[in-house]
Amino acid sequence: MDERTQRRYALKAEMFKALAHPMRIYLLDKLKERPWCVCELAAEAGIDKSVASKHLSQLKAAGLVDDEKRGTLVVYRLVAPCVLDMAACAEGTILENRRKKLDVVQAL
Amino acid sequence: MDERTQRRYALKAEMFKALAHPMRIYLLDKLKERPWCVCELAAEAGIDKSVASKHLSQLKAAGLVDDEKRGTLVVYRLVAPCVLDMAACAEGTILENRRKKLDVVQAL
DNA sequence: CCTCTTGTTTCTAATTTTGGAAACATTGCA
DNA sequence: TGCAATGTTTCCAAAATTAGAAACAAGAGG
Repeated sequence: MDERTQRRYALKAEMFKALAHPMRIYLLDKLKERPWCVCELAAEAGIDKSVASKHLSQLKAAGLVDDEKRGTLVVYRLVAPCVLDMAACAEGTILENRRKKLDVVQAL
Repeated sequence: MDERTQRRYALKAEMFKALAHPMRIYLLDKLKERPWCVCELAAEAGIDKSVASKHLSQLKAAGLVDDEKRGTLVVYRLVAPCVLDMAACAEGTILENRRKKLDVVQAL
């Protein structure tokens, strides 16, 4: 595998890594409703603002969200269009496969 | 957030975690072509068979691939329909956002 | 200027993930 | 039965991730 191809796989993995945490998916779900500032999200999620800030920073680095300063607030908003479909697909796939496995077990 | 909702987010995160590694995305890409046995994939990827086995095991646990024994071989095949679209979406989204950022930088 | 609010960064400890080697299990075949 | 090939599991050390506390930065308003 050449270096360029390797970078492409690393790039894709980076995006999935950004989604590989329950809290970050929760935050994306909230940002789907409307833009939120960090303090609001932290309170809503029941986590420390530094933790929320770091999660949001990861999502931003992956290009999934963007932020904008408004006075002392930093407002985050969703920018990636297909992310939520991906999350829905993820859940659907897992549940579907689990059901299939259960069917197999029951058929034995 | 109630416990059930929390489990749903954890479930989604589990799936993304399975995708959050360059090698595993590479393996999925190979399995998109056709079913492969572990030794073939390990040789193709240039990694130890135990490492390949463990990566494939993670993908199977996430319901993304399935395996079948054929003599001494274990053949893995792709089962999740939307995974590859997700990977393509991931790459597209990242590249698009990077381009946007570059445009912003150039516009300054 | 001082203080409060909001966010980010830094530091640390705990947890998780990873790769490689070795041991082990299973199957096919001479 | 003995042996080779294939996969999985186990063990270990290195690397990465995470949460929380504390320090730090930036702006708003008196």
